Amino acid sequence: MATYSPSEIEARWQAAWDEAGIFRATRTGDKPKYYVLEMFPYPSGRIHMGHVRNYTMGDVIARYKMSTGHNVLHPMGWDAFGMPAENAAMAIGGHPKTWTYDNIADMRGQMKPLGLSIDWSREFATCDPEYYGQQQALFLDMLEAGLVYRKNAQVNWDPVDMTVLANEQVIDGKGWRSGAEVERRELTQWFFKISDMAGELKSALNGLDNWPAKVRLMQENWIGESRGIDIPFVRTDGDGTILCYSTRPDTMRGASFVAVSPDHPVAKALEADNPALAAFIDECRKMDTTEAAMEKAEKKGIDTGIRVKHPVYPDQELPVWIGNFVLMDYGTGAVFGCPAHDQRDLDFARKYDLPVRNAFYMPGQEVEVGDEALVPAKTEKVVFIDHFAGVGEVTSQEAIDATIDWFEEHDLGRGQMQYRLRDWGLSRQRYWGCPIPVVHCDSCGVVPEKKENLPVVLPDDVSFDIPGNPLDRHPTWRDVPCPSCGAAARRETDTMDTFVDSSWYFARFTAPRADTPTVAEDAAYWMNVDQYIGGIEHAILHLLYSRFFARAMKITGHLPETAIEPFDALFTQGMVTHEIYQTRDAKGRPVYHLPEDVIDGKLADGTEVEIIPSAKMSKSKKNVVDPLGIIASYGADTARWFVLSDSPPERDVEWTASGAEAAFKHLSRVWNICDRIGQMDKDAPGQGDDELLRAMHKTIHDVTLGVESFGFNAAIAKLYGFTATLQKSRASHAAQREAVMTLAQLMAPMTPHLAEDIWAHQGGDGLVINAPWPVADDAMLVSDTVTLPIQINGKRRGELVVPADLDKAEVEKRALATEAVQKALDGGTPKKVIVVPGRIVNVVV
RNA sequence: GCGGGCGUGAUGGAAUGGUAGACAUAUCAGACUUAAAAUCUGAAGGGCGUAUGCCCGUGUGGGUUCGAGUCCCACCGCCCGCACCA
Repeated sequence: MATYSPSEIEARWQAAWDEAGIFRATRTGDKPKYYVLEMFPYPSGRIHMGHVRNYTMGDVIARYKMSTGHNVLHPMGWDAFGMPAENAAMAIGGHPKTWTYDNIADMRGQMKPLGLSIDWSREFATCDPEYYGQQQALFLDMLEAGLVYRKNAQVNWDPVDMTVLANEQVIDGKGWRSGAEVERRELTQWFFKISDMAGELKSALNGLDNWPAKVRLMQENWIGESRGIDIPFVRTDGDGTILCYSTRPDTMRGASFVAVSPDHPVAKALEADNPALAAFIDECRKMDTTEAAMEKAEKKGIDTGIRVKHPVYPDQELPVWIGNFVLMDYGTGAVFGCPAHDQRDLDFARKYDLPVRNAFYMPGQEVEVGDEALVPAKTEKVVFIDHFAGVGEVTSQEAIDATIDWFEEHDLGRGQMQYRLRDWGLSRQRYWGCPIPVVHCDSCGVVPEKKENLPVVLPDDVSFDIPGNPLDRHPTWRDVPCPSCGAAARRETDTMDTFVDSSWYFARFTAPRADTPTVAEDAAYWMNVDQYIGGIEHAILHLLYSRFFARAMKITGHLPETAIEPFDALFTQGMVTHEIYQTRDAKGRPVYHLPEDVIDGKLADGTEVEIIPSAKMSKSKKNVVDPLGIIASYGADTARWFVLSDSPPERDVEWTASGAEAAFKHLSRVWNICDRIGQMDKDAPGQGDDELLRAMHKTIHDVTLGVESFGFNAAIAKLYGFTATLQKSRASHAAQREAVMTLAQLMAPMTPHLAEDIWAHQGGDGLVINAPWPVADDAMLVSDTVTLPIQINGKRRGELVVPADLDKAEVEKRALATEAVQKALDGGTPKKVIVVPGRIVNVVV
């Protein structure tokens, strides 16, 4: 008897699909289009199980949609710019370009055996000049439309390596290579005006019904809308005002100090002739710039000596401090502190001996604040002392509105809608990225490159043996004539954040070879992405930036109005995890071992390993399983089947050797069933045809529902069940053949090669991927009788078999007549009887 | 610190507010075999019991409901994100 041989089957069917060219997408009018996209990979050089899971999910959707009569676009590309290529160049030599393109070739070669339904003719990498040149054109259009501007911003500066560091390159406040204390330094950088669209980006989230609620919530919180007020505080030295932003003007009475950011103009003005203050500001500049670090850091400050008047009680003077906790980027970079109603302000006030005054009390408890700030929920009613915040018991929410109105009436401040969302800084002081296409000219200033000169191509002759950006020290590339006046000028040597590359690639896939960023007809036809699939780690930045770009591309005429929300449906999948195997070396340090080196909890030399619970697969912990190895021993279908089978797709899935083997055994079983049916006498009569076909239609129904709702694991469980039914079936050849061919169709999105083989083996017409998806016959789904569980007081006490269409009253009558209910009633009458037709009967006694 | 998520047998997990533990792994038993592997059949949340059955059970404590793994509140634990990683 022949056996299941995936390597032979898979190569054969991949060749057949290639030859038929069925994955090549072209615009047609006779079918509805469907665009399915998985987040494109960074070409690290090796595919991992996370990729397999991500692309398999997309492939299931793509193949299912093909079978249900859609014109499917399913492209693939490479997010190819970024630091790892430069790091590799520095660590092992070589050129980022060579490294990247070699990796792409390797990964493409590793991906193809998976049998994905990808239109490879549309493939591109973001580091192709054809791609980033169009990105430069987009940038120039956005510049013209006022969507890009320059301003000063902070960066992490490594004083030894003389280079800008990414947050991830800063470890405990030190540069990862040099170990030097990292400083903050100010550079003039390019920004996208995403904050202008904050309100719109937030309100449009409501329309994204097919996005996970948690992603919408995360974006909403990230954008962070709050209504507050800008209040000018008049300086007693006659030197103008300091504008403070507050979301809690109702606590105005308790204001006891003003704090400005170390980067605030007031702080900067004092720095020159106040050494103590300069030292403090210097210390602040050494702080980690991440939000998490800022929040955790101890709150410190220094008195500037400047005094301002309280805007409502001008006879009160408030000191102006510089606080390390005040962010220059949020609001006005200056706040007033109200220690009584903010724990952080209270800690600060106690530390520096500043006054604490209540703005309100809890009703009936007129006590001044001690060590704990009085911070009731904004919806709780309190008693305000100030007249402008409200009289009697009001909530803080009401008081805030009343206060803003009062301040506006008396011309003391202006209400402001403030967003947490900051503008998107896109400048990177690195080589391996898309060059920003502008030229700096001494007489003309910042001059956009002419479009006919695009792409501004990265020079190849660079080296990474000297710290810093190679573009900065590349005179023949850097020094160019001004596009405007022709005088000697310099190119911008900063490149773009790689998030820019990934913010519009989905649109480029609709016309990947065009000599404009997009083509109107193609974009109109293929956009939007009907189903986008990727990791939850991109829930905020990548998706928000893409939403911004889609709007910017609409404004600049590169996308239609209908595409400003580019992803109709989003699915965020979980990670692939694995146990970690650890031993200790002589010094007690952990040593990790690859799964293939561990057999029955032991190494080859017999050493027991400690098993640490599953975690995300990572090279450093060595808990990785190489997809290529799995494909070599079990085939791609097994790998695909397993990553879909065990866990719901949005959650993590644990890779286990036994699970992978079980998947392989199951596919072998299906193949053997097909083989057995193929050898049956074609006219063989049998018994149980009806049961088998009913089970088949139930399975069609359940699997279809599962695939459509991303319930792949549940769909697979149903397929296991149906396979067992088929295996035991004694039905006629005709019924069994129909059953196994339907099984093949239902499995085709997940295990496409095996499905094609079964289909062909049973003499199916053409390719299974071109066969229409089976439809469940409703008549075969309903049975004549149903078994209803009977509950007494919510606990299951028996069951009742009744005709499916029996009316409620009769069901109730029969339920009450059952032995279990009679026993429970003990001659009495039930308090209440609930009959849920087709589901349950509950008797309350 | 802020924001988000998760918590169910030995394990991964299933369950439109309606029979908790589908399906799979590991385990045990049986069939086949000289034997093993492979394959097939079956058992199985915990406790008591010969059994019909009864009690307990979805992180902890409350609440809503005829009925809660599911909804609400509080707590505990774990995981993820925090703007220059992709």
